[in-house]
Amino acid sequence: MTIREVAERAGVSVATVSAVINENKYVSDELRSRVLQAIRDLDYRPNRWAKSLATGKGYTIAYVVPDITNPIFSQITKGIQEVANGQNYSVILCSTNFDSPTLQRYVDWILEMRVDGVVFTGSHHQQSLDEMIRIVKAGIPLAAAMAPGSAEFVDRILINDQEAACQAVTILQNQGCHAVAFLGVSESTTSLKRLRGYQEAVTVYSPELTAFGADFTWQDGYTAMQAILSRGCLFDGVFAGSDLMALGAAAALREHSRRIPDDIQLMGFDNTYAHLADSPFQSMAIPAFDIGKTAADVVFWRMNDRQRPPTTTTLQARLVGPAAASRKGEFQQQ
Amino acid sequence: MTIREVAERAGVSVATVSAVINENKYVSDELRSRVLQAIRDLDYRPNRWAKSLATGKGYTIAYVVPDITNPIFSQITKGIQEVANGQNYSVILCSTNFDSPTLQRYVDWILEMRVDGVVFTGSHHQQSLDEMIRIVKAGIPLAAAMAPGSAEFVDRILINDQEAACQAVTILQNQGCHAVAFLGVSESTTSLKRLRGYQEAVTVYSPELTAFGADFTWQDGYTAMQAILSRGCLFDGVFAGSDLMALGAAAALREHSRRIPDDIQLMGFDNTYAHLADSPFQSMAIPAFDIGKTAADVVFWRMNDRQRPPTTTTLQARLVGPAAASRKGEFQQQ
DNA sequence: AACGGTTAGCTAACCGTTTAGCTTCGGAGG
DNA sequence: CCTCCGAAGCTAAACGGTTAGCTAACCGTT
Repeated sequence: MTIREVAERAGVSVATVSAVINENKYVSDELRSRVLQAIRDLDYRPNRWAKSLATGKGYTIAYVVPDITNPIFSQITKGIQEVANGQNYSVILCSTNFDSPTLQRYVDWILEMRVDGVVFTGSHHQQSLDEMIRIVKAGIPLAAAMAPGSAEFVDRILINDQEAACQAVTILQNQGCHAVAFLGVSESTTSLKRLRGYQEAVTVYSPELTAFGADFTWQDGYTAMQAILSRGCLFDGVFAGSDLMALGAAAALREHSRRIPDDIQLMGFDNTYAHLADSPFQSMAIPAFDIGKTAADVVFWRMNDRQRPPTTTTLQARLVGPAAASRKGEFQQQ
Repeated sequence: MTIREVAERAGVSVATVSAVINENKYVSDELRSRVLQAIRDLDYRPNRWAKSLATGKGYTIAYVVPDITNPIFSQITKGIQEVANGQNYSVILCSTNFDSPTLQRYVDWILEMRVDGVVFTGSHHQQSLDEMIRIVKAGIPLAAAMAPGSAEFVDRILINDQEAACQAVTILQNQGCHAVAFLGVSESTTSLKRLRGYQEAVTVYSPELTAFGADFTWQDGYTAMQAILSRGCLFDGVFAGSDLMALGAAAALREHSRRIPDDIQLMGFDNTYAHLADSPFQSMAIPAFDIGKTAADVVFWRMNDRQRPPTTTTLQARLVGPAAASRKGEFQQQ
């Protein structure tokens, strides 16, 4: 069970056993094999807590996420896991459910548990930023993925929201759209960037073709679309802030007997649901898995070099069309 | 930083500080407040590793899951987190991506990390069972949620698949359906149970109204539905193995100009996507969050009583109709 | 033969808690 | 006044690793 028993059985000292396990010092082949044999005989596994206590490393990184149920975030999780596991680290999950006290409790934990690093995906609230600062101040490497952190003091992983939005609208225009509507979310910096991209793409910007909800939900998309429809202005394309909003918008359009894609071209964002709609629409896919991988990479970099100035990595969203979209649902059950 | 510094500053012994922190022994109000003040002054946080080493408890449970991306599983995760956090435990995530070597590596870890408990949601492969056995044999409390573990040696949390399927079909019949088709998955014990429930509900069982895919995906639903349609038999209701399959089926039906719900009543399972469809359909909702909560509860029970015979808890799936289904998408982004 | 350098391996201190068991003190009962 | 008891607090030994620093053996020089 303990390293001492292994040492005894192999007839060596604990230091030698430790050296064999960690492969860091010269041990003669003779002793090494005796030690390995003893380890096998006893089915010995080093005690992680003792090791952590002695070395000061916990081999653990935390992932702070508003809602693990969101497909984007759960894909990010996978990316983080992939690189963390590759380094023999485990990932502990902190899903805050957009709840401030919960977030605060998690950060307390993170500080107490002496986690080695943190990947942080936050909402656009101020509090997220404050909590990130607490973590950084405690000297724990942190990567902010798709998080507000406009700051220069944390490593960030972003996507090219503005550019991607511009591309999306341009694509719609190339497909023949003359007037593209924009469905966004007020108070979201992400949505704001996309609005800028939209404005960049349209030659004249008419505010009555834009509407904003409180969040990226079906309901918000539905309501925003209704709002634009009720204004009676003409449009033949819609760029929605998320696929869920696009689905909501589609429902509103259907109620007004506008057909997709015949009457209206629809473009979503994040490519989570686009291919599941009755009339599949286009969507800008967020490289969520890569975001997770990159964020974890960044955390490990910083673990090895705490001095390096903060970096910002920007990943590209890319178009997924109804044709390109795989119809093989990715979800399995049982 | 350490308990000794706190003790020194408060002018007491380390044992007293420990007693104050853990509230387990009598300490006079006088000393208690001095200690608490010192803790606040120094922003002291006990070292988890040292604590774990001394107590033999890690305050950690692991969640083994085939695919965190699956909405059902990510909701289970939330349930686990809720109760684990309530007990001051953290959850470490092990998403295996249906990959055997990955699963094996995770189990090795779990054994090495001396996790206090495990919630296991597995696929229907034999290997899942083997790995569960390894964990149980190591004496680690384990709850199998929606996992095959037909065994009597692990605590299980299941849903009433057969009964729920029977109910679902009966509901369709009560809504006027005379012939209900069944879309299942071959080699899935879950699907098999539902088939039994289906057979229980229909008075005469005609195999040509059933079709099976390889998994619970959109594509499988689509293909299975096509198969039944191509047989030319009459039906006015469809019971699908998952909401994704139902969406696939809906697409197939649409291609054959069958309208939902006018011509065909559609019933899904798991209630993950039902409310997002163009023609929302009914679905049997799996109480995923409660499954997670219950599984975690069971793990904690067993941590406190290793002798108790294994239990099986069965939770009920319940109908969610298009009317009842909330149109407020639950997913948010950024 | 004496010496220094190198190397394999060992001893023991340390990481920061918990906790059994001991001391001290004050008050109640005889 | 003495005894006994319980409460409050302390001391020191674990828990199971890592690792600095020491020892002993071996080998090539001079």
